[in-house]
Amino acid sequence: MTRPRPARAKTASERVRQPTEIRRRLIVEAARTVISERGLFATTMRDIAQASAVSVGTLTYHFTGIAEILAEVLQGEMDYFYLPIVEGARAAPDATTALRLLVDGFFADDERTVRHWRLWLDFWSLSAHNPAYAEWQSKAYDVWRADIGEVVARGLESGEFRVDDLDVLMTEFLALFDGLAAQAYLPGSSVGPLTARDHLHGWAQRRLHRARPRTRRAK
Amino acid sequence: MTRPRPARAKTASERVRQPTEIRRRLIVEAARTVISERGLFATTMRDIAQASAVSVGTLTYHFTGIAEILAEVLQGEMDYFYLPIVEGARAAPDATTALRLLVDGFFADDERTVRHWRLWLDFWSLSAHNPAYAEWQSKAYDVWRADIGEVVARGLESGEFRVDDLDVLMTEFLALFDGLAAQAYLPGSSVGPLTARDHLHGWAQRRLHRARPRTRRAK
Amino acid sequence: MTRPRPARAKTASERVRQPTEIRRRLIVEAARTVISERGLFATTMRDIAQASAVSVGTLTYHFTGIAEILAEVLQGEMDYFYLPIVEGARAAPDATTALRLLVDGFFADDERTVRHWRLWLDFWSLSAHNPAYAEWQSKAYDVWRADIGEVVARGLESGEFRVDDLDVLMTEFLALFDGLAAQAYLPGSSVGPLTARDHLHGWAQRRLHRARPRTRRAK
Amino acid sequence: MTRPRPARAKTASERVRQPTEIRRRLIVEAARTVISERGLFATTMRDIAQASAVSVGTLTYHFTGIAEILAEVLQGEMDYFYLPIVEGARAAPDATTALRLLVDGFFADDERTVRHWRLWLDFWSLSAHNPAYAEWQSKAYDVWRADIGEVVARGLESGEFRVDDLDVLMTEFLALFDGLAAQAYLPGSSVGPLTARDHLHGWAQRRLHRARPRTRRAK
DNA sequence: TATGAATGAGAGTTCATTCAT
DNA sequence: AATGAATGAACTCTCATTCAT
Repeated sequence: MTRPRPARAKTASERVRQPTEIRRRLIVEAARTVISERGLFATTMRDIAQASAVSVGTLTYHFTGIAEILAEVLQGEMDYFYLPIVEGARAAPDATTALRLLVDGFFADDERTVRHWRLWLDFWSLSAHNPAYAEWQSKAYDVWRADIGEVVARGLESGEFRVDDLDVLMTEFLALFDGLAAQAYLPGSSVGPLTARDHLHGWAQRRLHRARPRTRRAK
Repeated sequence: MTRPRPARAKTASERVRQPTEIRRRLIVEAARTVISERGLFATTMRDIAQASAVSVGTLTYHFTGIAEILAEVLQGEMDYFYLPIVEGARAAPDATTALRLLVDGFFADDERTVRHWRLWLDFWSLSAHNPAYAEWQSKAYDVWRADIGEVVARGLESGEFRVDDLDVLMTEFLALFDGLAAQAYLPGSSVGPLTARDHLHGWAQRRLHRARPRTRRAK
Repeated sequence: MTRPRPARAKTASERVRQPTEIRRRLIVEAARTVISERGLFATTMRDIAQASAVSVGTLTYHFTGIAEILAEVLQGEMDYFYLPIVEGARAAPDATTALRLLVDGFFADDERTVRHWRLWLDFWSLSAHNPAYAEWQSKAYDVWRADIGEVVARGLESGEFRVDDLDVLMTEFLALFDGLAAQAYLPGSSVGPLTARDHLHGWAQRRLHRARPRTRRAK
Repeated sequence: MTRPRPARAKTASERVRQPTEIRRRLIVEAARTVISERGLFATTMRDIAQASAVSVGTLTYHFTGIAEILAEVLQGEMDYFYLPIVEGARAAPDATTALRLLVDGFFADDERTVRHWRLWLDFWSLSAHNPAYAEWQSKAYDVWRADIGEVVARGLESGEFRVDDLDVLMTEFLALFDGLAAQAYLPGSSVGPLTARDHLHGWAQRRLHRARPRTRRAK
């Protein structure tokens, strides 16, 4: 009764023929939105087709199947969400700023960031039971660890940071990051993105920065 | 009323009859196993039936539907996995031991614990898009936070622990906990349960215990 | 969610063991009620069991299957609804009264009569596609025709009635009877049982009674 | 999104592709046939699929569900069976002919008419327990009553008919109509369509036509 | 006599995918 | 490039029936 009938009306602007690359990107974009809303496991081809304003057949014309769309969504998440933040950090004048940009970028409280984390949470669930995705995610984490490592190394070099045990610190940071994200972006949580951000800044202050405010004052 | 139904083909002589309560528990147990393996969203009634060694009809005889089985699995996770650990901690002679038991309990590297975390990860994904489960999970987190709080309070009272900002510390601990779990129990991870455990113990040493590491004091 | 769980509470009075005949009658009675409410094709064994306050197993202990329950319900309709009315008519002092009793009996506006006709309507539907029930119903109609015929014959003998073509009259009466019942007992109808009754009385006046009011007055 | 779906096994080269409107009509047509044979309550999606020579998936592709198919069957009964007869009557030169066409149309003894009445009988049963269908049927009866009324009015105007009490007459005619249909189209009946037709013509002669039977006047 | 655990076929419905147009 | 008709396997859930107790 609620399902739209096959022969649905479509505006002229929607009916435009697009080069494959454009159409693919439009579909992936729509898929990301609908997935983050409905959930990865509740999203169907029909949903994506409707959100993309194309037919289901068009989906399977441009993609080999639903798996490929998902892969593109994930890759797009790296290209259009993750990378810009990391590159912003890389362009920062110093490691302190770089780290701040990283934290603030991933813990923004706009819709795009909420979508990112919801998708990422679903992706954890997928990886937990699907080796192919687990491997992909493993690689993504290696990149993430390397990118963070780069910032820390820069801070050590410049003397902004000091670290006892780099490995311990990295693991702790990554864990804190994910754990806070889970708390901040799951619905009904008591901890919001801004609080999470503050926590991470506080943590960095205590664990990374050379001049530790408290110890100084204590002197 | 009128549609004829086929007669039973197979005699159920070798099939053991169980009282509802027993059968329900057996089914839930089997469901937990199959869910943790295949994933919550990929698990079907047929899967659960097969794992329980009963027919699909038996499933819907004892449960109102797949949703109730899932609910029981979740509740069972609280009753049979979560609670024993927390109660073990409660029975500990001191807060230091209690905290250690908590960490070691949740970061064991046996099959049961792996299952617990895989299920929990799926549950995050479910909650992210389903308000009813989000609320359930929210309550579970309140309980968890209260139980942790109890241990910390005990340590403060006994003088074992000292804390600057309790709220900050709690959020940090919870985040670290979840984040490490995600890292430790997702397949293909570089961080294992034992490493995660060490991290948490180290964290507690630095952030909770009165006697700060010697190296620092020595400065 | 709404379906009652197997282990439902039951009052002590309900748990009484009954001789087969008593139990069968109780079940058939309950079945008739639930069928007339829910409809023959929507009524399940569970429904009947619940209405009878016994288990489903008890149903199949006392009856060979759902078909037998239905057969008993139909037979019961003849024995406890149809027959009393017809016998009441037979005991009437004259044919005019007998006919009136027949009409008033079948077109009462109490709950029992509504149930009778709803059941009968379902039964038509069943007969239309099921030869076994068609035959049963065919026999029931023969009885009905004979019983009506008896009343008419009595009126002819006593001089109360006069008839041109008995066969035509009988068919017309039976058709009118069923057609009015369909109109009167189907929900949302404009014609109620009392109106139907009046129609039949009026029809009898015109078509059966010797002394026709109009013609007389016209004289 | 993640559950893999099997690939199509059979190439559909020999299967004719039809526009939705055509396919819908074909399915509804097939559904009507199978329903009238098997009965409304015994007809399944698989039955309809087989009768339509399409897959079950095709059914739910073109319709929202079995309820919509049923609704279309009913509507089609109005459009393709009821309306042509009524419009034929409307086009008749006089009311006498119009009435005759109505009676002969609804009491034909071809397969199509048998189907119509079997369906209608099932529909009574459905309406008796389902408010939505009861309302639909109620409206259908209003239309039917109005259409009959039109013919009678025409006869009164032209002087072909004369009527004492129009309301009584209408109810009687409708009841006779339905009652005779039940008798004529239920299997194993002693009254066939042709006899039913004669009855109605006789009834009209007695109750409607100006010129009353000679025999009576002769008295 | 009565129960209720267990069954399995079949119900309506969903869905990723195929393919002729 | 894009469509949408068509598929069939698999989904959850229903149900009359069997049978050990």
